[in-house]
Amino acid sequence: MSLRYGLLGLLAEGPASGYDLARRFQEVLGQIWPAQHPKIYAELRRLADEGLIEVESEGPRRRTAYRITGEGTADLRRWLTGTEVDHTMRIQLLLRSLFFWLMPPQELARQLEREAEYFQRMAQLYRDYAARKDRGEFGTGPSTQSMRVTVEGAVRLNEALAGWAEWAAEHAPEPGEPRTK
Amino acid sequence: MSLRYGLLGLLAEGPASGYDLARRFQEVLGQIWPAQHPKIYAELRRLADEGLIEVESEGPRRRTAYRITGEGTADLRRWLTGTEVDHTMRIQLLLRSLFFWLMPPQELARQLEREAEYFQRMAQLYRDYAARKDRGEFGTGPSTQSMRVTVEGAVRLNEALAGWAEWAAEHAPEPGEPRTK
DNA sequence: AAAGGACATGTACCTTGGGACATGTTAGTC
DNA sequence: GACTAACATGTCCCAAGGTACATGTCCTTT
Repeated sequence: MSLRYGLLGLLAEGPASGYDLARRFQEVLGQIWPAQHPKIYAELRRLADEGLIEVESEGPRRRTAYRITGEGTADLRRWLTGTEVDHTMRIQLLLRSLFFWLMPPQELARQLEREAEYFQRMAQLYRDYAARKDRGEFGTGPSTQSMRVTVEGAVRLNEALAGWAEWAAEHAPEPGEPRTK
Repeated sequence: MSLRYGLLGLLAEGPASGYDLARRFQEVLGQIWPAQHPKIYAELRRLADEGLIEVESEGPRRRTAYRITGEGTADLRRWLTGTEVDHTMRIQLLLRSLFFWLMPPQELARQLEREAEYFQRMAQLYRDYAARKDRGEFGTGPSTQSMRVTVEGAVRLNEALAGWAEWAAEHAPEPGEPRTK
C-alpha cells in the first residue's frame, strides 16, 4: 500500500502526471522508496477508478495529469495517522556483512571502500539538496518543509552507513572456512 | 536471491534446521532482513535439490538439519564477491515523512516521539548484543567477528533514525492543505 | 492425566516489486 | 529534412514477500 500512498501524497502537493511522479520518485526517493513507471501508471488507474484521484488535464503525447480528491485526501490522512509504521528495512549490505568472514580480506577491503564512497556520495547529494532547500530554492511551503525533513533523514542514514563501512574495514573479521563437513 | 544466500551463509557457520534458521533470522535479522518460515522451508528444499546443501541429520518431530556443500560454499562466495550490492532501502517512515505536513501537529509529535523511542530501544537491544559479543559470550571465531560487524551496523542505523526522529520533532513542518482543487 | 507451550514443517493464496519489451509523440538541432 | 533525445504510457511475466491456515510431536507443569 505504500506506493499507493506515496502517489497520493505527491499529488497532494499539486496535480501531476504519471511521468512527473515517476521522475519525483526517482529524484527524491530513488534510494528510499524506488518505484518503476509501470507500477505507477497501474496504480494511478486504480486510484482513479476508486475516486481517490481524478483527471486534472490532458496534454500532448497522451499526457494525463491527475489531481487528488477530497476522498483521496481523507484516505491519505487515515493512512498517515491511523496505521502502524512498518519498520522493516532490508539493507542487503548488512545481510552480506554477516558473511564477511567468507570473503578474501583484500576483496572485502575493496568492497568496503567502495561502499563507504557510495554512501558518502549519496550523503553529499542529499546535503546539497538540503542546502538548496534552505536557500529557499523550492519555496517555503509546508510540503517543502516536509521534504527538508525527509532529506535530513536520507543524509543521516547515508552518513551512518558510510561511517559504519569505514569502521567495518578496521574491524574486518579474520577469514574462515565454512563447516562443509 | 538474498534469502537464498542468507540461508547458505548461516549454514556455512554450521548445520541447522529450518526452524533454527527461522529463529536466527528473527533474532539477528528481524529488522534488517525479515524472513518467514514458509519461505525458508521452501528455499531449503530448492537448495537441497540443487546440491548446494545436503541433509546432515534427522531428529525428532521431523526435524531435518542441513549442511552446506562445497558447491554451496562456492556459490555463496561468488555471490559475495562477484555481484553488485543492492542499495535500495525502503524505509517506510522516511516515505511517510514526505507527507508530515498533512498530519495534525499533535498527532505528528506523538508519532515522532514513539518512533524515536522505538529506534532507541532497538539500538539498545543491539548494543547489548554487541556487549555480550565483546565479552566473548558467543566465541571468538571468524563468523562471530562478522556478526559483531553486522550488529554494529544495526546499532548505528537505529541511532541515526532515533536522532533523526528527534530532530524532525523540532523541525516539524507547518500543517497545510492539499491542492484538491 | 490433562493441558499448554515450544518444537517443527508444510500448503495455498494473494500482493508487491522488478525487468523486459513495446509504442508512439514532440521538440530541438545539425 | 533527418536524426536524436526527452516525453509519455503501457503490457506481460516472473520473482519475492507476507499472511492465513493446517498438522502433528514432544516436554514440562499442574
